[in-house]
Amino acid sequence: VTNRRPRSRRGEGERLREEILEAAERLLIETADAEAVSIRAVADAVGVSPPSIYLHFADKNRLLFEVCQIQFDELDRYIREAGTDLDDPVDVLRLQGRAYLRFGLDNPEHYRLLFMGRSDLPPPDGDVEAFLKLSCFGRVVETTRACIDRGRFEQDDPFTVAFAMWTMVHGLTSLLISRPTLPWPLADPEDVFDRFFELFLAGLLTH
Amino acid sequence: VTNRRPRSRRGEGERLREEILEAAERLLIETADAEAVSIRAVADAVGVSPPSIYLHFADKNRLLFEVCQIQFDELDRYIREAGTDLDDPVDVLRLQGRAYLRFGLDNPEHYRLLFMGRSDLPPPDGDVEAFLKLSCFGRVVETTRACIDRGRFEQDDPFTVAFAMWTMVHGLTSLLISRPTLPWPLADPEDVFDRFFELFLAGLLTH
DNA sequence: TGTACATCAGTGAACGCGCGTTCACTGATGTAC
DNA sequence: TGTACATCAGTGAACGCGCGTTCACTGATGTAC
Repeated sequence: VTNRRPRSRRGEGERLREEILEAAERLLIETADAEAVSIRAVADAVGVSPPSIYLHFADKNRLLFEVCQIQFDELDRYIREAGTDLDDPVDVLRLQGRAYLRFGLDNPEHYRLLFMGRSDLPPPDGDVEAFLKLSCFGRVVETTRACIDRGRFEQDDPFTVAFAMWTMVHGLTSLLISRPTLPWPLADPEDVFDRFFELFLAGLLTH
Repeated sequence: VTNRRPRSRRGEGERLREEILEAAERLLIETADAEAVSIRAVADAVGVSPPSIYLHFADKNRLLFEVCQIQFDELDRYIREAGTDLDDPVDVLRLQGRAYLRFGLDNPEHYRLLFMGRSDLPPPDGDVEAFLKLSCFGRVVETTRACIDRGRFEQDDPFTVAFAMWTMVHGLTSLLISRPTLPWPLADPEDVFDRFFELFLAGLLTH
């Protein structure tokens, strides 16, 4: 039991809710271990008793779910701000991919929670879909569509191409998180991404 | 406590070791949950008391590590048997990729343990590297080298190309395991792989 | 202005659970003499 | 052939731990009269 948190004033009970969410995120970052984010650990980090959590969240899953929502927003921010000043949509796509990778490496445990955990834990499948369709993944699809519309890509289905891109970047990100010491062909993860992205763009076959 | 296992005859103490490993693998498959593989659950599945595990394994990590070794062998078998009857190394590469994906979907929790878990749990990083270099990944590198040698690929570094391939297939496999209900562009995972593989071969840019 | 009271923002103690691991032991079985 | 004994293949009970969750409660604070 660390520092005791002073009780909120009347009418400000919702402040604890925010503090709980912040503490849960902080714990994920500091401990780098999703297992360490327990009701009791969060309560302790906030300076409050475990039952207090239940004043604001129905159960542990619900708490983790809301942490996920915040992290999806954060991921979206990374991608939204990538390549806004560039003209060529192919360059934008590259920077969006890099931004995705950077988000994962900056927040490995959050990334685990969002995309590598068991599907019966948060986030529920439906929400991953919704988030992907409506925000960050939607942006990648739009960038891909721009690549096609401007005649830079020889394909006709932006959704499938964007999905393939995502699969590749997710593979890279998740492997770097799970097995950081693999003998990667280049030392800097972003350089590895660039190299793979070039391969993906140019293809392998002789022309 | 389920069925009591009869005590081994003298000199046959090593049989329990095998039964423990088999039970641990079976538990991973049946429960589809690596968390469910506890010393006590394994002991119960074998029909033996928990301390008996320690007659054959130093601790829980050591047990899981040996399960990993067996699974790496199994993965290698999937890949070794893929495309042995085909001439074109590009086709072999495709079948090796499919085999990798099939292994993951056939054994999702084993796959999690091998490639998606925390790196301070088994398998230790060094072992993933060793296994990848010496067995299954080595085969993919060799196939890629054959593609280059026969003039099918325009690249010159089989290691990097194989790594990129692996990254893509791992991305697909791990996403299918973690988020099976995503709106994949095709219903059959192997069809998705084929589609992405074609994209990867042909590239995206206009020529 | 004073006071009874409802409400708000929590708390303390306990529930039952499963976990990894340790320790002293037991009882059957093969072997040496 | 008989028997003492070492060894083998385990067992039973317990350790301390952290977990999610529930329940009855408390004490400060604002408000109605």
